[in-house]
Amino acid sequence: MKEHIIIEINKALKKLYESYNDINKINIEVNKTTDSSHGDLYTNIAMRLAKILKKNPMLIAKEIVNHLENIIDVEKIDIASPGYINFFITKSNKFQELNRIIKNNLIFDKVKNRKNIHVEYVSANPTGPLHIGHGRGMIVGDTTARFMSLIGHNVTRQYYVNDAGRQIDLLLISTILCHLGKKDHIFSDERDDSEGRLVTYKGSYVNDVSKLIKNNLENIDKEKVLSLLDNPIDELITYIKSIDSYLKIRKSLVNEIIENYIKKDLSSVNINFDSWFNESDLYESGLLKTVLKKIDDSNLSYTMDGALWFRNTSFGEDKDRVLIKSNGDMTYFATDIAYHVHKFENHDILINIWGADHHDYAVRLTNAMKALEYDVENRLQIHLVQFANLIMSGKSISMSTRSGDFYPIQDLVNEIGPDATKYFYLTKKKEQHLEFDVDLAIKKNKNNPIYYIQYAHARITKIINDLDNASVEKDNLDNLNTKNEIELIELINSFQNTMDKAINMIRPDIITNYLYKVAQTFHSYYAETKIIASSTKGEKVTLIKCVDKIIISGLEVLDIKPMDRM
RNA sequence: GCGUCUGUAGCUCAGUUGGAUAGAGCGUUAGCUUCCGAAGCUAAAGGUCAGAAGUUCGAAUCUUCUCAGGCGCUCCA
Repeated sequence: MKEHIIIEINKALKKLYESYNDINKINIEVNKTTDSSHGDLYTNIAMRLAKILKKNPMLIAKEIVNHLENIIDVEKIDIASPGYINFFITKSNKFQELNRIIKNNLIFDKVKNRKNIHVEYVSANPTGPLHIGHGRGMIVGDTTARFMSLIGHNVTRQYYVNDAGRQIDLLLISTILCHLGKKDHIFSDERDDSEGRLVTYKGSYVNDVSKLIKNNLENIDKEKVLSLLDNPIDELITYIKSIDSYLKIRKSLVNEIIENYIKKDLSSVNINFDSWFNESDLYESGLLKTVLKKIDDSNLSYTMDGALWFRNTSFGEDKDRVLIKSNGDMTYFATDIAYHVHKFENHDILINIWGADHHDYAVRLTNAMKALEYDVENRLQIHLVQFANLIMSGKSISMSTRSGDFYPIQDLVNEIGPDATKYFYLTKKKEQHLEFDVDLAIKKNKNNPIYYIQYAHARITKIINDLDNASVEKDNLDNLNTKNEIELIELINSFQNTMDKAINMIRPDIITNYLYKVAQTFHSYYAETKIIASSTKGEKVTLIKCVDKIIISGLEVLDIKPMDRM
């Protein structure tokens, strides 16, 4: 409809102002009005032309309207100060959309070029259960992957498992402490840093994990470990790494964490990864070595103080970064570069969903991949998701897997259910810092907006079930005239555009807000109208069936199950 | 200090590539059940869109500066 009007305006402009050169450059905009008394669509073209033509915009608007030919499905055109041209669309045009939605399944604009898209999200260190600090990235990432899939791409969802870094050694040490009954032991250098942070893991789950890998831990020399407890922690780590079965023990540890905690946490909100990629594979496959050699060959790195450095400053960054530490260990930066080489070689487009604390790192990695001559502009997207600030008992709390002081995602899901959990995280833009009051979410679950939407569906379902189909006369949609009916029809008309926009922009919040609005209008309608008792129930039922279809489809896109009963 | 995200009602957040009178939920206040589910509906109160300047027919939206907050600036993970 918009396109149609734009074409007609263009024709009129050509007739009227052909002599002005700049006319062709002007982009004609036709948009939805915010107030239905202004019609359905409007254009600001007259105001934009005012400067070029040096004329009063009201006059220009009149000239344009006078030169417009009859446009199909436009029943009235108004001019409003200071120069708006407003179009009123016929009802029959709006009914077409209603009929289309009710007859067809939801169809998204499929992309022309189907791509292999790799989406990496969560990728939390496998050192314990997932907590609500991870929740937002989980849900946003999974939704992003689903959106890409809906518009026709071939999507791989991958969890990158950091199973080879220092944090795994620290977790291993922590399980050994449990195994030896020294759970609360703190190493002499543990609180030396300015933050006074813990380095070992103190959560209660660590004890359970130590039991799971008990057989492996028993191969470790207890006396040796005990003798090292009073030394700096690195001496113990060095010893552990020297044990023959070190890699085997480490692997079993990571495996138990993933199988017993992470996978269960993810499945509680119905998230299933297509693939799990281990950081350690980068070492084993030799890819890491190959990539480092390529970096060296391209003169992108240099050695200083016994460490290997990447030339980040060549790309406008403030300092160079270490790839290989002087003790021979790889930094995350090094393994991440290799991991991304692997992704670039196997996929067309890479999407990373990262926490906002990685924003600097995103620049660093993007520059590195660019230096390796990958087309980062077109093939790499890094989406930064802002942190959710969590409030419990009126106090802001920090999530720390290490201290064991965290609120597991499982607990939240058990309290409010997977759908409310998803809805909460999706209802705000990912760039927005958000406050999550845990007490409120649990206590007020009946006031949760998701139930409001679900309730609309439940009410419609009840009506449809109660309805004696034989009594429904053939409908005449022209009978839908009340304020709420008209508003519902407007919402129905904007459904397809809303979905397309939300999916293309990866903005699930647009869908949650839209569905809320639909539910709100329906509830208002429901309260004022007794549908089954109405003499025009045929058209009313058609209308609410369409509304129901929209709610079901919208929720489906967000992977939320509609509830027929509540 | 540098970088980055954010600042809209008491609280949590929307606000369409710059458009017409600033929008919801929660909370507060006042109402609504002989009738499809009250997990609902109706209404009221509540705003210096952080502040200032600029751009123009027109700014919550764009530019610059200032203020406030989150995050990042390890041979950390």
